[in-house]
Amino acid sequence: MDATETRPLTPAGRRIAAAAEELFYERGITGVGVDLIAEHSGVTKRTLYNQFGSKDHLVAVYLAERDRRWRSLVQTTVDARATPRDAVLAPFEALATWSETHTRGCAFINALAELPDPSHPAHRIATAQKLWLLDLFETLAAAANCPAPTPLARQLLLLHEGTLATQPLPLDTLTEATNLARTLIASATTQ
Amino acid sequence: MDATETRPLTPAGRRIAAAAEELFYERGITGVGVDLIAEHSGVTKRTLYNQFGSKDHLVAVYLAERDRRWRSLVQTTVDARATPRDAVLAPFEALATWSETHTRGCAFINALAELPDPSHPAHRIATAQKLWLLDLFETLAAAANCPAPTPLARQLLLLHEGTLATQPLPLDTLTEATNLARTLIASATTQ
DNA sequence: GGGGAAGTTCACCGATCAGTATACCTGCGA
DNA sequence: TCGCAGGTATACTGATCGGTGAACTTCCCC
Repeated sequence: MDATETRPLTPAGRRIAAAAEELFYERGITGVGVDLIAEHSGVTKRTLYNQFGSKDHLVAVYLAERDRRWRSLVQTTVDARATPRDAVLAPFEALATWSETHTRGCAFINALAELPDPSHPAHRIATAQKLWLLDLFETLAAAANCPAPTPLARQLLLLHEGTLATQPLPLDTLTEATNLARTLIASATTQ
Repeated sequence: MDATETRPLTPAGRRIAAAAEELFYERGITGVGVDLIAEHSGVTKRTLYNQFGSKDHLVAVYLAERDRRWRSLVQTTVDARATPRDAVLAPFEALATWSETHTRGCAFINALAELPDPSHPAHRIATAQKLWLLDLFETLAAAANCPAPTPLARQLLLLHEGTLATQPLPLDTLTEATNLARTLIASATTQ
């Protein structure tokens, strides 16, 4: 049913997925053909289709894998914080780490820009990713004794997505966002 | 020198530009071929190339025209505000109007996602558009007697871009962003 | 030693891509 | 009346697109 859970992948399948992840992110999904992915992973196009069936499925796998990695990084960062209040800010610290190696913005926003068809699996994955982060913010805020976690979570998500969207600009928006997030968290969790 | 100022356009040229604007925004730039644009504007492909020379140039015209319209709407909204402090919030009200008819996110962010080549004219136009808004926020903040207009402007830009980026989500992020923006403006322009 | 899964090789499909060539038509202003 | 700009019609290029068919090898496990 779910097109993204038919693993485990074969060795060739893993190389294909790795090449697809880099190429799709760096050059855009519609800008990268299956022939290029096959070539970059040292594999025949036939093997690619034996493993993934279609380009759309490969795109779904690319986004799902990226989602998995991002959530893992965030969760690790959250778990490393000493106090609940520090934990609310953790996703912004994770974003700092993430942005060092991912400078082409948010892969999910980019995917939605390229694939207008709402029935494409990319839409479901991208929406789920954002809502997961929103929910995490809310949970963390509640754990930090914030009396109104919902609006705070939405504000933090806005800052988070705004940071990613302004990445191409010659401004250090991440620092600005983190500072403002800290202030918002502090004033929303008065105790 | 500038590929976007060789107007005025002929009647056919205007129809082409109008069709390109709608199709590029709704279906993505790489997802729309020149044949489709020619067909939608009731024009021959030859005429399209006589008027615009290349698809890349047509893309640049599309973005430049969109930029022009957005700035015009924002400026009109700003001018209609009674007090300088209200004026700082005006771009968010303009965004509310704009979003009624443009539901596929920010055309400039989308264009950057689809066109990874930094030398493509789209990058210059998109960057200029964001920096223009940042500068406008700063100018408006200064006019509202904000002692530190630069950080406030960056915060407002973050909220603005975050709103656009979260547009596909089933949340009313615009209201949240506007409320927070109002609070930030109020507390940054104490007098 | 037999069988099946993984992968290769290579040729092929129809469609679409951006862009061009050539010849023709039409209306308007000098 | 001439010329020219704007536009049409149609056909074409070479490249690339996503995807398939069929036969072959290689290796591991029963």
